[in-house]
Parts: sequence; C-alpha cells; structure tokens
Amino acid sequence: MRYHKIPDEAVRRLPLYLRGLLFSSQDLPEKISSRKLADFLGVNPWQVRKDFSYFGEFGTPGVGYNVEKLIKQIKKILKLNVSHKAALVGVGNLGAALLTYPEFKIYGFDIAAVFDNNPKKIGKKMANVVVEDVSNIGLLKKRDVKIGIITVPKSVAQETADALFNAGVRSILNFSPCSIKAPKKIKVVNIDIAMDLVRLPYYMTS
Amino acid sequence: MRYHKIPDEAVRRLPLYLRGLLFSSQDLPEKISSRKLADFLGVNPWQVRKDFSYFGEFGTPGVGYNVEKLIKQIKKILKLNVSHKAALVGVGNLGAALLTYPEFKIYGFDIAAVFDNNPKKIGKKMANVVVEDVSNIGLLKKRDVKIGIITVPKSVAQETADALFNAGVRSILNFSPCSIKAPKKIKVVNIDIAMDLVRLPYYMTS
DNA sequence: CTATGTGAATTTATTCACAGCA
DNA sequence: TGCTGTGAATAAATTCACATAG
Repeated sequence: MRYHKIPDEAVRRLPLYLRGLLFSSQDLPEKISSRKLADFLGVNPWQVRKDFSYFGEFGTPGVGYNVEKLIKQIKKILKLNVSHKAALVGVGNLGAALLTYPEFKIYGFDIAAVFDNNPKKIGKKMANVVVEDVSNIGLLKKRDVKIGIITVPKSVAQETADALFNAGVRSILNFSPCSIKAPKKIKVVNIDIAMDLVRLPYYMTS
Repeated sequence: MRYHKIPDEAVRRLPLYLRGLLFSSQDLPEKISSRKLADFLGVNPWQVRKDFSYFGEFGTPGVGYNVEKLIKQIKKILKLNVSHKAALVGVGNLGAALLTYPEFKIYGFDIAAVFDNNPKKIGKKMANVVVEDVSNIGLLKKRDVKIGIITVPKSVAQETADALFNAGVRSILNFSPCSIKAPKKIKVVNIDIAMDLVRLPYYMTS
C-alpha cells in the first residue's frame, strides 16, 4: 500500500461492507472474493478492492478474502473494536423508536443516557434507561459519552448540540431538519428522512 | 443555460435548498443572494449558483433570487407541485414513528396505506389509517400509490419490495439494513441509520 | 489459472474567475 | 457596484487493465 488520501466515499462504504459480511457469514464459506462480496452488495468488484486497498492489503491473490479476518480489520479501522456510549436527546416518536433500534448494539453502540425537556417524561424509564432533564446534559462530562444523537424539534436543535459539545461530546448524529453549526473538530452526520423521501418523485418518469 | 447532464449530487442538494428557503422565509426578505442562502445552509455560494444553473436561470444579476419564486421552481423540478401518496410496510417502532413524522406532509406526502403481517395490528387504526394485511399489497394497483416505505425486518425486505413493485410502486425508501434488488426503472433510496452512526468513531481522534 | 492490489485513464463533481446584466 | 450564470481549471472518485502473488 502506497500513501493515499482516503476518499470520504470509501469511508462511507466501509460500514456497508461490514454489514454485508456480518449478515452473509452464516451461508458463506470461510473465504470470499471481491466479486462475490460486490454482487451481494450491489457494487463493483474493483470498487471493493480499491476501497480495501486504501487501508491495507487484506486479501490473498488467487484466493480472496478471509471473511472473519476481514470483519476484524474493518471493525478496527472503524474503531468498532471497542464499544461506544451514546446520549440521545429528545424522546419523541422518532427518539423512542431509536432507543429500541436493535442494529445499534450489533455494532457495539449503547445508548447510555437519554434526555428530554418534558417533565412528564423525565424520571420515566425507557428501554432500561431513566430519562433525565436536558439541563443535566453537562453531567455527561463525567460519563465517557462521546456520541450524541439529536432527535429534538429544530427550534432547539442548535442549543442541544451546543450543550452536547460543552459536555465533551465529539460527534453528532442529527435527525433535526436543520444544519448544525459545530466546531471543526466535531463530526456531524445529518439524517433528514424527509430529504430522502422528497427526491423520489424527481426520479419517477411520469 | 446550455445542455448539461445534471449531477446526482445537485439533485441531492436541491431538497436541502428548498428546506432552507421554507424554514427561513419568515425572517428573510423577499430576495436572497446566493451568498446568504449558502451561509444559512453551510455551503458555498458558487455551489448554490451552479446547482441552480443546471435547471435554469432563476436569479437576477445584481439582485439575487426571489424567494417565493425560487421555492416554486425547486418544487416544480422535484415534482412537489403535486401531492404524492405513499404506502408504508411494517408498523414496528420505526414504522410507527414515521407514520406521525410531521415533515412528510410539509412537502406534500401522504401515507395513504399501511401494511403489516401481525394479526394483532391488522385492522387497527394508526395515525388515521387502518393497517392492512401485507397480502393485500397488490390492491395498491388501483389506488395510485407510487411510493413505498419499507420498515420491515431484513428477512422479508426483498419480498416486500417485490410485492410493492408488482403493485405498481415506482420508488422505494428502504429502512431495512440490506440492499434491495430492483428493476432499473425503479428508484431505491436506502437509509440505514446504523450505517451513519457506525462511521462516527472513525472521525473521532482519540 | 484465479483473484488481488494499484498505477493510469476516465469520468464526475467542485471551485474558480470573470463576462455581462441590473 | 453587486450578484448571477457559466466556461475553464482543478480536484475527487470511479473504472480500467494488468503486473504480480498464490
């Protein structure tokens, strides 16, 4: 492997390769070729090989990739070899759904803190976590939570994000339909479900 | 405007511009410059101008863009000048949350049909829609539903998609953590929340 | 003979820089 | 002067093609 700036797009695809490997490993043999993996995921074999090559040489020419080893290597690259605590703010319908979202723990994520501003919800136990008042977000500092999940209305999204940054949170998954301003060292990933739905009609030939 | 193949990325950003315009129109004047709009959205002014230029000439040199007119034009490009019916399959936690997701109707989307395979849910009314048996998906043919939202477990995601295609659905928003195989004329947008969460640790410098 | 890893070629997207209109 | 629209320049990502290893 030579030096290469790693394309963002390759980083975005890496989790998909991991997902494919985890979900296919029961019916697949010990080894897998880039072609088979690519077919399974609906991408091109050379894309798979190129993406892996940014991070190292994981395969054996003439043979393919050792599935178990490849899973370990991708997990290590993505820093999923350790578990991560996340805090979720805003237990509306979407927030509550995410609390029980089963895929998170597969990858080692644990929603260890939940906040809301609704007195009726504060103190209640949801998915085995007691809902705390948003004014206590600052207390996260002592609790080793570096990931924040924002599912609050957009009117309070920025202040929620700011409170999380101040509490030492270093990356954000934002479901509020607005752009969050954050310090450069903070990684923000925005998911706006409506934005994805909205572009479907464009592609439908009438 | 000369002929240009429109970049997919520009189409992906168009809804974001629309969102920004809709949410800012109350405090912004009649006209807006590409710089102000770009600042508000956290992108570059020349990106905004270039993206618009793929679709036409919407602005006035020296002045800027007429906000109201721009909103109308983007809506027309995205085919949001008419409303769209969608069918949602799988009323688990996530599916139920989406049923009441308020952003959908802002853009003219209406979840007009809901399906599940759980007898306890079939016949129940949720968010003003009666849950139907998945075996009735075929009946969508007569009901002018062209958009499908899949929130079923991955084990039945592909068969759900196939049923939707057969019922005349032409685009899919897929929340199941797997890749859906679809005819080329069908547009599939995949959202896997876990995939977005999973890449946060990569960007966190330890 | 098979399948990887990777430079090189190609395609796609972003950014620049400025002509031209209000 | 201010701001758009857009070719041209640059950057980034994808695809190809093949040398090389098992």
